[in-house]
Amino acid sequence: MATTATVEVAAEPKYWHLRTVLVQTIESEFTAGQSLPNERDLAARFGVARATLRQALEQLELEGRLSRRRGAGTVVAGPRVDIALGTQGEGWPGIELGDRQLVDGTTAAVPGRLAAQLGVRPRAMVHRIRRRQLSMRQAVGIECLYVPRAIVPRVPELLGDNRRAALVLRHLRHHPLQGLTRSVEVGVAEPEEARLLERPPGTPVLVVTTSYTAQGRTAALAVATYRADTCRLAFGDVLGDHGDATEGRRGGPGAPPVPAMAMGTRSAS
Amino acid sequence: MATTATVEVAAEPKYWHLRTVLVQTIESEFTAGQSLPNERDLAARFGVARATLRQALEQLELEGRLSRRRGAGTVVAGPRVDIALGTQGEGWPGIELGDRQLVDGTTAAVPGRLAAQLGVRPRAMVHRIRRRQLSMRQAVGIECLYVPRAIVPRVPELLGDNRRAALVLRHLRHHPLQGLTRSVEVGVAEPEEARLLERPPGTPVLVVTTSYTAQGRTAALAVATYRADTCRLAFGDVLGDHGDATEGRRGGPGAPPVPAMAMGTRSAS
DNA sequence: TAGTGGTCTAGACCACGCG
DNA sequence: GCGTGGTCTAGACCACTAA
Repeated sequence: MATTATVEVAAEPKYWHLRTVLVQTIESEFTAGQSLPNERDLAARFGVARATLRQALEQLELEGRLSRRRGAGTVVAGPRVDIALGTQGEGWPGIELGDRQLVDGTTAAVPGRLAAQLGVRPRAMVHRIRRRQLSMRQAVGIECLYVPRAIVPRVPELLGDNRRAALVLRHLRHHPLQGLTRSVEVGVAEPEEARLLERPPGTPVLVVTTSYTAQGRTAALAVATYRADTCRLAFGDVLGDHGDATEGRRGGPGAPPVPAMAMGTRSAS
Repeated sequence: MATTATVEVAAEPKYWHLRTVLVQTIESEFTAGQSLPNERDLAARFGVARATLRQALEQLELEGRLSRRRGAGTVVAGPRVDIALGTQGEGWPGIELGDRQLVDGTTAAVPGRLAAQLGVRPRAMVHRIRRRQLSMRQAVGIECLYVPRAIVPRVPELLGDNRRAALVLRHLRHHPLQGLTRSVEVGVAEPEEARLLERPPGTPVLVVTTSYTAQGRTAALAVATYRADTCRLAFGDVLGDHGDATEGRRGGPGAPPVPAMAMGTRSAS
């Protein structure tokens, strides 16, 4: 009743318009790390239902512009974390690399869905090593390496996760790596993953599947899931037709060079 | 009051449980292309509000298991479309490749946000060539190539999109490609993109940014957005330490690995 | 025109974090 | 304990597709 006068070409959904306004506001009046007002206040301020406001916030979060935490609040996010994906297997042979941290190492039946990709029978035994990718004390990804027992036969049952993982990787190193195939797609985090990533179940993630080939067969399969809101996958220099290897960039394993921009994208100054 | 003696660790949200049930149902009783009951019926059947059901459906769609269209209905999706990303620039020098279709070719001021990445001044002029990636008559991605006029000076103003694009690409071919840098992240489709992809605004997309280097400077920048629900990015064989080059791309790339499964994804049978 | 998914509302309660 | 975001409900209307 209030507004019968305006014609409202509308066409654009309310949540999208809201998103646009919020983007402008964030970029002009906020800096990374700053807190936004709470959802109820924001909804009231813009004259929309909370659900509609949340639809806009969800998109901003998926874009990596906001970070929301239950109980805490909504803060403006910094630039995305670069996850360096190279051609050497991200140091798989060699756990504790850079900001990565071992989660566990087990041996169990292959998770059905991966049997074909690993080139093993449906219920074959495989070693599984999981590690966590950290950034600013925050888990941003879970990396999971599967190795068929046909490749690395067995490791003592009683060893701790750390020793088991190290052992499997050491054995794996004896297989000369021929090459790898890789795919990237979007998925949703299952409850356990979500817990490790400190996000609600169903959180969108980037799923990177890498298949390592040695001696003509699949020696290992890595399935890594990264928080879609906070991560960007960065691929190293790839050569063109016949260029010379300039190499260089993004080589350092410990701390990926993060190309200068540091805090360029957002942040006032 | 310890009234609950049971472990009760989970407290899984309803939408997630719903998702799980739906996944099982879909995998056991449906095949690609089949229609699901409408949302109101499904919600009633599972005894939840429609909004809750929709939350589950949204996730299934993001995973690529369902495909929803306004006015039509919800159908079980076939396997994801493999988007082959190689080291040759996806045939950029050479438009109409595979299932790709030219959208338009223009010359205008650089979109601000890309100036730095292109290595040009804020309002410098750049050529822009857009093409559409199709699959089963359906647009699944929009690929956009930016070329600074410092690299390809000018093309006649009056030419049609097709001629302009061809001209820019032919000029570009004279610059020997040294290498490329690439990143992948998640974003949301802006209204125009969304329209081209036949999706509502804000649809999640995979954003692939590729920077082409020639003679020590950025010769071109490609920004491609693919529907996150229907696409998987497939990277060609990448060599490890010292493997032999099996290569093979260019051969029969029209149909990447696509493991035999699923007859015609959709369309009656 | 009938039926579908897409948007939006105005509530309610819950689970978590922090002081 | 209080404030936050997360979940859920039961409606309503709109925009689109297809018969």
